[in-house]
Amino acid sequence: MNGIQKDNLKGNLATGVEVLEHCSTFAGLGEDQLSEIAAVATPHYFKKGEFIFHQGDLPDFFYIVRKGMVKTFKVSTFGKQIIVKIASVGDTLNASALFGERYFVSAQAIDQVVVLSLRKEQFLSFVKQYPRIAINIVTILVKGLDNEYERILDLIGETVEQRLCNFLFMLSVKFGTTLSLTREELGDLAGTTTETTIRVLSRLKAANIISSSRGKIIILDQAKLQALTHHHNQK
Amino acid sequence: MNGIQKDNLKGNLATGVEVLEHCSTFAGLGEDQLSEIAAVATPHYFKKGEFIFHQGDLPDFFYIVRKGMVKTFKVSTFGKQIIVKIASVGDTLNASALFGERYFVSAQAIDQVVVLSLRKEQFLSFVKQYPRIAINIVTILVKGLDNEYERILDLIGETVEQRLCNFLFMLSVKFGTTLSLTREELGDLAGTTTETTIRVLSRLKAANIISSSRGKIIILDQAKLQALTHHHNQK
DNA sequence: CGTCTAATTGAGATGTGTCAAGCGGTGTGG
DNA sequence: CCACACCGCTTGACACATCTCAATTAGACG
Repeated sequence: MNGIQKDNLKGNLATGVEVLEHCSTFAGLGEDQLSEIAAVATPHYFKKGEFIFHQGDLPDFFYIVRKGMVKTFKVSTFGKQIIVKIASVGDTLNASALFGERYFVSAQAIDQVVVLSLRKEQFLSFVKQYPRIAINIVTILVKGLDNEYERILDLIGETVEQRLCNFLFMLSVKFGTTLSLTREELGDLAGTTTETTIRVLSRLKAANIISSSRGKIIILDQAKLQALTHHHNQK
Repeated sequence: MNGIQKDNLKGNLATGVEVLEHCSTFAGLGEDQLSEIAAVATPHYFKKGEFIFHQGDLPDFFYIVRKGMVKTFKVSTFGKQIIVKIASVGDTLNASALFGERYFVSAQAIDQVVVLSLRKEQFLSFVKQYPRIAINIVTILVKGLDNEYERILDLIGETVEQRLCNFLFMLSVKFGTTLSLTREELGDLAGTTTETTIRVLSRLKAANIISSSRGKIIILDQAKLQALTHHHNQK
């Protein structure tokens, strides 16, 4: 409790260099350059469920997650939605958006969240000053693109169960074996409905691979989960 | 006949400035900068079906389509494939790949194709020299990413018929009403099977919206096609 | 303690994929 | 120049994974 509150003090966040260090956007920059950036980064606080920005808004800020989890997602005109990314400490929410017209995703806090923000102009001036940042962003974008193609291939070639297992495993690698996600969110990641997600999770639970409670999924047997991952539908 | 052959002469291609002008990668560059680039761009010729590069290869060149159509596609480990893009004059095949480790798509000539190529190092030195190119690339990547998210939303939310109509309309806007595509290629674009594609096309043919022959689809009634496009499945 | 949201389970409908078979045009090699 | 082989196209029958709709239960939070 105490630790968390202390961690939230502005005094602590101002020295955000250690966050920026692990942020791929700023990879390759020196200590002094990072602290130059950290010096002008201001923290913003969000409660669970609050939006950091909305799809369609004009981009004003550049954001990095300082604490907590943020989901970025996109909704279609007829209600369906996909989660684009689950971001945690050091991830940027919208490096790319600053080069586009509008945000094409929304960002929402999954739990208590602190983000560091830079005004758009300020961020862009850093980019101009340190071209390395531009290169990093391109690299991130390229990886992201490839990622989405993989996702499309999964979407057309793998079963829902496969996809869910893939995402569960991937998430457990990134976030550990306790995942704070609702069934709906997991479904939105894998591109399926809440009901189908639940049915698959029930099967995994029956096989003692996971356990779960409200808003929480716990991976009990990561090895078995990995065995279910990827490419088992080749006949 | 004669015109085409004349067009293929090297003498003509060397002055590729008018191609580069319409290439978004080089948007905003001056006439002299373009001709500086054009001067070192060398043409390569490909017959229908030939590969320009393969998924997984190390990127050596930067390519721009000078003539003809090229499809870039990605195949999954279990045989499914998606067409990422149908590129035509002025489109780049792999601006992004030069910042990644490997090509993550393959590029194959759909008909007689001429591409302009720059050695990787040469292209990167231009990028360094003219940062505008880097910005253009980021912009292209961002649009591409957003595009893929839209595609995913379509994939999970729209019917195959919807998706095929969307793609047909989109293609007719870009390439005109005569499309040189096989059913298989169209299916790979929309993320469905050849058979299902054929069934949908048969329906469109019965409604006098399209006509078709081997390797060719002709849009007869673009207005009616547009009416079928997007968002008609809201109940 | 009541309300609201998440999770769960069931039953039913159906869009699409899969497999299989046949047709027709095109180009190539003898 | 003809014939054969190949490739793209087409159609049918069938299976089934997944979505949809609906009703119920359980947990959290004020």
